Amino acid sequence: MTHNYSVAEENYIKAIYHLQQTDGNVTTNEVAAELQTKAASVTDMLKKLKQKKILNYEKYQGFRLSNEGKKIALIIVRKHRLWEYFLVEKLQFGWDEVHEVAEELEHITSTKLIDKLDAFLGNPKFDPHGDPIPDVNGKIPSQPQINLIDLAVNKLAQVSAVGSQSKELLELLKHKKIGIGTQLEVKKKFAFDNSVEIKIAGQSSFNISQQLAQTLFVKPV
Amino acid sequence: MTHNYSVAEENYIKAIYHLQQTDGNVTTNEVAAELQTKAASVTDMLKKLKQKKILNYEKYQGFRLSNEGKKIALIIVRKHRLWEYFLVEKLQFGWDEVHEVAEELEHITSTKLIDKLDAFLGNPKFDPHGDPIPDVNGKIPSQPQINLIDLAVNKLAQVSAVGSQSKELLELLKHKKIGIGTQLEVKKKFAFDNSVEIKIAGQSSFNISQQLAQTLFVKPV
DNA sequence: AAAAATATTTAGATTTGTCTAAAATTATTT
DNA sequence: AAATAATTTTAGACAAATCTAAATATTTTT
Repeated sequence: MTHNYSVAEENYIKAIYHLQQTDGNVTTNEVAAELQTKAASVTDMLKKLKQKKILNYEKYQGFRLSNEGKKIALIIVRKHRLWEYFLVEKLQFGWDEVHEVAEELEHITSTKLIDKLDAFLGNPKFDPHGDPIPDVNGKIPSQPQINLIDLAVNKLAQVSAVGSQSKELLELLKHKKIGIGTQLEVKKKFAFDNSVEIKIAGQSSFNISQQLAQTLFVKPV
Repeated sequence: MTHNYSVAEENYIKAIYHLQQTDGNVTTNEVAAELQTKAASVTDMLKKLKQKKILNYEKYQGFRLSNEGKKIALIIVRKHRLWEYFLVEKLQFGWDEVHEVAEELEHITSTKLIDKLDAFLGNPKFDPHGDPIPDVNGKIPSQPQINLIDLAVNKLAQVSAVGSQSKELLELLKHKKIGIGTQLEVKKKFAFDNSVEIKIAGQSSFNISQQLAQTLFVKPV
């Protein structure tokens, strides 16, 4: 057995991992918001994780995962994304409905299971949302992708990742018929509200908001 | 969501289901032994399950599952056996190493997941141990199998199920090269100790104990 | 640099599932 | 049918994970 943490602990580790990817230092309130719990509960768990050497944490100071913590986080992320891949590619789930199920499956402990699943799936490098899948050693394949808002005008590119898995975002993308792999180009950028006009082959151009453009990642093709 | 019971509750429901298959009424001590816990803990849980109308239970009297309880048990058994089938047929696990993993997977809640998994696997009727897999409605396919100890002499038959999944049994079966699907016939029965001599094609005959013969189920071929 | 606002931690409770030790009930012997 | 043994339940405690309300720190505003 690689490690032995409770589901609650694993959820905290994963949440902190994701938050520190963008933020640098993570705060109690951020974690509380992410896990839909109260700040007091977070403090309790932080103490426990600190004691287990998962965290570098000083009262009131903010915190980050230790190297050990990062290792554990990567194992959980690996499981989550492999299960998402399985659900979409083998069980025909829609890519926008796999997140909750994978949240449960990622806590199954067997290492043998996840490595055999990886092999069965053909060692995929990216999950259905375009996010990279860490390998057995926790190494993350690099992804030469840029933010849609930074894509040059008239350069054809392919959607490779989405910045969030919120219901709201996935609903919007479904409506606009944008998914991982969708090819598009930026036709115009509007300085007023930073919205961009995009064109998908076979459809007429339409505008998307700055918020949406910043949540989409693309790879030039 | 079909139901909403904790992992602990589900484990009790499943244990009671299996015990009442043979026993009729189930006792506190039996459940404690099955779940490797203490009788006092069982009593506590029985009260809770009674209150939730999962059990017909009167103090000191023994108990059985209500119809509702049986329904839930069948859902859990269905999940367990479908996952075992998946692990063996798709992920190439040995049939003697899937039990523990399936014990975890059976508690994943999504109904959609299990139904899609069922379809992906081709709606199998029996798991790798030869046990029947309940369908979506909880119906169990019937299995015209008999105990090896009751098999007539010189009748060719095929091993279709094992009566337990204990490590000890599986180790013995591996050593004797007996598995689900193995074809064999009984050559002689010894009244002294009720042992039986069996013959597997391509091997010389050997003796197996009454205990073992009673744990193996076969189908005439 | 105080005051006000915000963030974090502590203190004390609650729920779930477990335990030990003692009491109550049922079953088995003599 | 008493006495003894075994089983089951109760009573009280504990650990994990959460919560509310109050106290303490930090940050921001004036």
